Amino acid sequence: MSDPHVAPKARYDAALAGELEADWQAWWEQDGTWEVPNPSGPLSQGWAEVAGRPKAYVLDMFPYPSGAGLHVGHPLGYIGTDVYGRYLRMTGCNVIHTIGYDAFGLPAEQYAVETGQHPRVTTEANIANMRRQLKRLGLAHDHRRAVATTDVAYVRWTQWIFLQIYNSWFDPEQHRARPIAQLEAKLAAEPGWAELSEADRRRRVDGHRLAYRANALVNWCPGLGTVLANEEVTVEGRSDRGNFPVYRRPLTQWTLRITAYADRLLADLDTLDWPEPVKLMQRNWIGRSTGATVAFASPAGPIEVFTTRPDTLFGATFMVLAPEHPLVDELVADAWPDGTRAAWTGGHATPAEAVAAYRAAASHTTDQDRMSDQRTKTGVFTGGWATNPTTGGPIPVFVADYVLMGYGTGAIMAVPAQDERDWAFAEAYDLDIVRTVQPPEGWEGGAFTGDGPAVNSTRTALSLDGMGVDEAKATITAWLEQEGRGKGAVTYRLRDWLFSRQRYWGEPFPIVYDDEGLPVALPASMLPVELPELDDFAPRSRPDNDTSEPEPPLGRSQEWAHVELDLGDGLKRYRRELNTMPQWAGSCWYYLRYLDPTNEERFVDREVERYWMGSGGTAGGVDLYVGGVEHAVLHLLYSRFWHKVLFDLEEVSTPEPFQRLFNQGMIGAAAYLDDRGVYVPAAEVADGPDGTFVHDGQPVRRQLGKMGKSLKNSVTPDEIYEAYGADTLRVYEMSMGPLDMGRPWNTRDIVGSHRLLQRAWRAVVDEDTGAPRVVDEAPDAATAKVLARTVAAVGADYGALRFNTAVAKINELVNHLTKSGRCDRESADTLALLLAPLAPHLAEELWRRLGHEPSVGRQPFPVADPALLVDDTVTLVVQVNGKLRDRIEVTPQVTAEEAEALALASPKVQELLNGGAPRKVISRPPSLVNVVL
RNA sequence: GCCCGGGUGGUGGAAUCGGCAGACACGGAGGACUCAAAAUCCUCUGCCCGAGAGGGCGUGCGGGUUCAAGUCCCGCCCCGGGCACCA
Repeated sequence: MSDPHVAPKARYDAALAGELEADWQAWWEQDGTWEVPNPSGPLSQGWAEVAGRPKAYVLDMFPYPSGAGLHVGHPLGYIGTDVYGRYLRMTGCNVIHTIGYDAFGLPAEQYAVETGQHPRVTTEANIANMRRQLKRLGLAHDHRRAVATTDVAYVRWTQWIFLQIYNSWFDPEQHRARPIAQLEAKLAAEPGWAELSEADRRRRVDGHRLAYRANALVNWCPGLGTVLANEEVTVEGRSDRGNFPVYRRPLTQWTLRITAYADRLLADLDTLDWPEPVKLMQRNWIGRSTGATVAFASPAGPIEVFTTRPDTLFGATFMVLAPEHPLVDELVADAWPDGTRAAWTGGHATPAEAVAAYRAAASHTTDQDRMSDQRTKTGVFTGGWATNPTTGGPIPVFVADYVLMGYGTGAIMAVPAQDERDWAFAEAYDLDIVRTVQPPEGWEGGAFTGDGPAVNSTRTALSLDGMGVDEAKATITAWLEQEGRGKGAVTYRLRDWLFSRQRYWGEPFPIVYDDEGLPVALPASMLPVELPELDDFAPRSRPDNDTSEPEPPLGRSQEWAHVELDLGDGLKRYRRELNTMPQWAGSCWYYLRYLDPTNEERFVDREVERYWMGSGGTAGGVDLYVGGVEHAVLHLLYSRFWHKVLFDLEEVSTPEPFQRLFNQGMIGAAAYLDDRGVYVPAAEVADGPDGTFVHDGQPVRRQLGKMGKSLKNSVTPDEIYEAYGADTLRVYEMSMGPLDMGRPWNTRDIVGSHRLLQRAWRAVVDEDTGAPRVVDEAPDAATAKVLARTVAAVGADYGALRFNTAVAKINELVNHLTKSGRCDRESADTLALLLAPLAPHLAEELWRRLGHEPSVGRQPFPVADPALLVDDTVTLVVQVNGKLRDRIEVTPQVTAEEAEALALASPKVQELLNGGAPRKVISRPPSLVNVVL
C-alpha cells in the first residue's frame, strides 16, 4: 500500500535541493569550473583558451570574519556580484571573482584579552565558519585567490607597500610621489647640506617622507592601560568597558601624507563611474576651500588666519583662537585692559584666570559635544588685542571652542555681519557688528552670507565699496599680497592619516630605531616582520594619575622588541617599532593580491596586474566594486590614496583602483518590543487586528531597523538552506527589490521564490520518475515569442544589475510553460540557461537531465531572434481629454493619420464627441491617440 | 541645522524616454482534484458607487507646467542614512 503523504520522489523540495547543491558544489570544486587563469605565472594554466576574451574584474568588499557568523543580510551583495559575474562569463567575458577576509581588528584582540585565546586561533575559526556558510551559497569564486589580510604571506606585502610609501616623497612640482633617493640627491646639491650632521640630514629627509612621525592626540585610558578608538569612548569621556576616565594626550604616531594627494583625489573623482552621493561625500570630506591667509598684528606676533571671505575683512571686529592655539598664552594680559566689556570676562578677576578656567572646561568637552549644533557659543576674552589690517583699528582676541585647532590655522577673523556663528558669538558677548556686504531690501535676519555690493570698506588707497563678492575678493587678495599681509590660499578639511595603533592584532611596522632614536626602514629582504607570540594579551592597568608613556602590547615581548641586525654598517642593536598598522592597511590593496595570490617576488606580477586592472579607455581598475555605502569615505579614500602612490612609483598601471562602484542596500528587519520595552523573538510575532502585532497574546510594538542578535530578529542563511535550499535563498534575495535599495526581510515571502524553482523544475522534469518530460518539437508560435522576449529582457536586466525584474520575467516564462502544459526542448534548454546565473545548482541539474554535458555556466547566454521581438499588432490607447476610453489593436507601422482616423472612428469617442469636432488630436503612433474636446 | 536617499494596493515591489498606474511575488477569496487534507492547477483580488453594463477616485500633502505627470517645476509633511560650528 502506498503512503499518500509521501511527495513524488523527484519533487524539487528542500531535501532534493540540498542534495543536488552539495553534488554540484563538489563537481565544480573538482572540475575547477570557476577557476580563472592569469596571462602568466603559476595560475596561467588554461590561459590560451581565454586569451582573446574581454576581462571583467568583479569585486566585493571583503568581510570581517566575526564570531557571530552571517545573517541573511550579509550575502546580498555577494549574490548580486555572483549573478552578474556568472552572466558576464556566459556572454564571453573572462571573469575574475573571489572573496577574502579582512581579518585584523579589535574584536579578536578583545576576545584574546578576555580569554587568553590567541587572536589567530579565533580568527581562523571564524574564517572557517564564514567560508562554510558562504560556500553553501554556491558562489562562482576562484577559491585559489582567496586571501586573508592576516596571512603572513599577505602581511609581508602590506609591509612592503608601507616601505614604498615610507621611501617616497611628494614632489610638488611634478605633483606626484617620487623615490626618496631623488630627494636626497636634490637636497645634497643645496648649500649648507655639507655642514649638517648625519642625524640632521636624516631628520631633514624624514620630514618629507609620505610616511612620517608626528604628535597626535590619542584617547589614553590608564585604567585599561590602553589607547582607545573614538567609538570606545562614551559621551561622558569614559571608557566603554569599565567606565574608566579617558584622557586626550599627545603621542608620537605614524602618519601618512594623504593631504599631498588632496587635489588629485578630488579631481580624479570625475573619471569614476560611482554613485553621485558617494562622490559628493568624498568631495566634502576632502573639503577644498579657496580664500586667503591674512596676518593680523598683535603684541604676541602676527596671528595668521584663513578665510574664504577676504572681501569682508573690513567687518572683522574680533578674532577667535582655538583653546589649544599656541599663541594664547602669550596673548593673555596681566589684567583686564581698558575697553573690556562686562560680558567678556566670564566673571573672572584676571584674563589668565578666565582663560585657564575656559581651557579646563573645554578639555572635558568631548569632540562629539563640541561638534554638536545649536549649542550656545561660549568663549572668553584673552585681554589681548590685534589690529585689523584694513581699518588699522584694535580688535579683541577671544578664545572659543567653536574654532578648531585641526582646521585651517586654528584661528579666525570673526566677521559677525557675514557669518552666522560669528553673529551668534557677537550677540552673546556684546561685540561690534559692522556690515560690509549690503543685504537685500527688507533683510531682517542676522548674518548675511549672500552676494551683494560691498559697503563700509574704504580706507585711503583701498576701496571695495560697490564691488560684488568675487571682485572684492580678488581686489583685497591682491592688496594683501602687495602689502605683504596675506595671500591667496587653498585649505583642505582632509587631514593626514593617523596610521599607527597601540594594538597587538595588526601588521607590525617594518621599522626599527637606532641608538639616536631615529627610525630606520628594514630592507624588503627582511620582510615579513612577524608578530611576537604572547601568552597574556591583557594590558596592565595603571593608576589614574599615571603620566608615563603608554606602551603598546608588542612591548611586552622584550626579546622581540630589541634586535641585533646588520643593516649595511655592521651588526648593531635596534629597538623595534611597537605600534601596529590600522585595519585599513590590509583592505587598501587586497584587490591587487587576489590577482596573483602566491607571488613571492612581487605583491602582484606586472603583466597580471596590467591585464586584470587594464582600462577599456577609461581610468581602468576594477570593473565593478560592490559594497555598503558605510565605506563611502574612509576605506575608499585610503585605498585610492595607496593606489595613487603605487601608480606614481610605477608599481601599478592605473591611476584609480575602482572604475565602477555600486552600493548595495541593507537588508533590514522588523524587531518587536513588548510593553516593558524588551525585545521579543520576531519569529514568534503574529499579526493582530488593524495592523497591530501580537506576541504570546500580548500586543507588541514594531520597530524597523537592522538585523541583529540582540534585537532577536536575526535570520541565518543556515535556517533558509535547511528549509528551502541555497538556490531559493539566492532567488529570493535577488527578487526582493533593486539591489541598491534597503528592504525588509520577510521570511514569509520566500516561499514564492521556492515555488518558482519548483515550477521550473516541474516544467522540465517528471516529478515521479525524474526523467525529462520535454517534447522534441519546435516551440509553438506563442511560446517562441515569450521565449524571445524573456531572453532579451533577462539578459538586459542581468547586465544592468536589475535582478528583481529578471526574476519576474523568468516567472512569466515559467507561468507560460506551466499553463501550456507542454515543454519543448528549446524552451527547456533556454530556461536552464536563463536560470544559470541566478539558481546555478538547479540550472546545472536541469541541463544535465536534458542530456547536456556540464557546466551550464560555461554555455553562451541565449540571444533572442530579433524577428520574434517584433509584435504583429500593438495596442493603440485611445484617450479623450487624457482619459483612457478605448483600446484598438493596430499594426506597429500605423501612421499618425491612420491612428487618428481609427481613434475618431471608435464608438466610444463618437459617443463623447456627440456629433461635434475635436478641438485637437494628439497622435503618437503606434501607442497613443489623445482626443481633446 | 546641512547634505544624500526614499514615500505607489493589505505586503515586497513594477512602470528605465512625460504617454494604458499596479508587471511579478506574498497574503486573501472562490473553484477543480481528493473519502479528507497537504501539495498542485484554475479564476478573482487598488478604493468607492452599481445587480450589471458601466462610472467616479487614486502614486505622502498643496500648488504649477503640459493635450497628457508616479515621472518635470515650486512650496510643505513624514521616514531612512550621512555629517563638518570647516572660518
